[in-house]
Amino acid sequence: MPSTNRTRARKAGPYHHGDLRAALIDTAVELIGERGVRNFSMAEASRRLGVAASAPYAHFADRDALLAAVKVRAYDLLAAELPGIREVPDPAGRLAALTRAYVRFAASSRALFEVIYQAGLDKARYPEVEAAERPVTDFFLACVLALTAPAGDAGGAAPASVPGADGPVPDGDAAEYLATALEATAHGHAVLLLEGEFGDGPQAVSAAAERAARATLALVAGRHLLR
Amino acid sequence: MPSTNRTRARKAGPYHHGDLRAALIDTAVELIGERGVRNFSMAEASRRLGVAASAPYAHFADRDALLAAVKVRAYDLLAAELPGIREVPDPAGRLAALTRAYVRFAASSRALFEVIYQAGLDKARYPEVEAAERPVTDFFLACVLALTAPAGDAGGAAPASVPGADGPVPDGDAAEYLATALEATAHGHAVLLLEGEFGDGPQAVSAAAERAARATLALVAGRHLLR
DNA sequence: GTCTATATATCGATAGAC
DNA sequence: GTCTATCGATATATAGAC
Repeated sequence: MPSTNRTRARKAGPYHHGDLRAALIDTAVELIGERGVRNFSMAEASRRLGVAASAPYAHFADRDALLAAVKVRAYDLLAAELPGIREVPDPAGRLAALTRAYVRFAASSRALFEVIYQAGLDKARYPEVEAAERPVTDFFLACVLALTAPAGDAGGAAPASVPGADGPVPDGDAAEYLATALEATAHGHAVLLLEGEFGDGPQAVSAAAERAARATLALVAGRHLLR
Repeated sequence: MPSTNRTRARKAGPYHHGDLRAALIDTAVELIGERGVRNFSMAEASRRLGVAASAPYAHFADRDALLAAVKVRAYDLLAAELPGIREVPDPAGRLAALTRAYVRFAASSRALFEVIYQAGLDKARYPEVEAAERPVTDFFLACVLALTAPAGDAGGAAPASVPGADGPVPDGDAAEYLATALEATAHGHAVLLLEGEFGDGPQAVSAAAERAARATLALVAGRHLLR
């Protein structure tokens, strides 16, 4: 049974892992999935990997630094869904697909989702996290803008509004209102799903994702009511 | 070295608080507001109240029991908003008002909001929490039902007529779809507000509450798109 | 890069005195 | 109802050996 003994059977010396840094991230995801971010500890991760409690500190300055690395992985995984979504022809459909992917991501990678929203990391301290987040938010905002400024002046600098209109820059505000509502709705569905309000199992995930997508379309359709 | 005698100068006996149980709940809310549920500890609450670390255990079996009491207070406070909302004439307006109140509650009682969603209490162990939650959910569901089944029995009080509601009744499904979308949207806006995505200060709270209310109306208007 | 050993904390919870 | 005293567990993080 060499499987229990990871890679050492020959030397009796100190244990050398191939890539402790990567292994720590994996194990962190595991542990967070089992007991939540709040109960995640460096000590337990070390135990599970069979290394000394001090070993992680050779790779991560502290607990938060490890969590930041996990968070980067989370955004990378979510961003991997974008290419497929990009191929949906209309902007509203892309937003619905993005919402669907977001809800499914929350379910399939619960630990990563939890790290994104509950790790409580200091933003200023981990710029790499923000960089990893950017592709997702950029894509999202592009979809919303494509909806709220659909005609020829998509790239237009100054949307010189008609004096009779109700606001100085109606398109920009409209985009922001819609974006906020969509973000809140997608996130809300994901949270409700994780709390079990849709039941359990893959069919609950599908139901939540589908309903979130529908709600997205409903908000897009009624976006004139937002402000 | 008994030099640090706190507030007792008259009696040399053991310190008696007027109502330690209530004081513990207050202090828990305070501490959670400052450092989050996850960092709340019985020990620190005792310290802040100037009582022995063991004193709380005369009133609460353990840490979770205290958190459960806090959670009950949270629902009670939220439920205190209901009478005012009840006076809004139309169901959609009531739902918008409820959403507004929910978002404002999250901001004004951040600690209580956090306990509701992040305490991780065992539901079966604290039935009093579920009892405290009921008035709010009942009112919410009644509003939704008044919308989706507006014909005959709109005026009648519909408290817990069909708690399960997963039956084959078509209107019941429509109500459930709408209820889920509304809940997700309200909660999503509250979370985004607490994360600072609306900025800071009372004007950020108002903006978030107003947008959430608008999104509610948009979803109500487009509820035929849900499923 | 990992180990051993350790300093330092903080916590939950209990027993028994008053 | 509160106190003193205490046990046992667990955590973060550092220093120095190999």
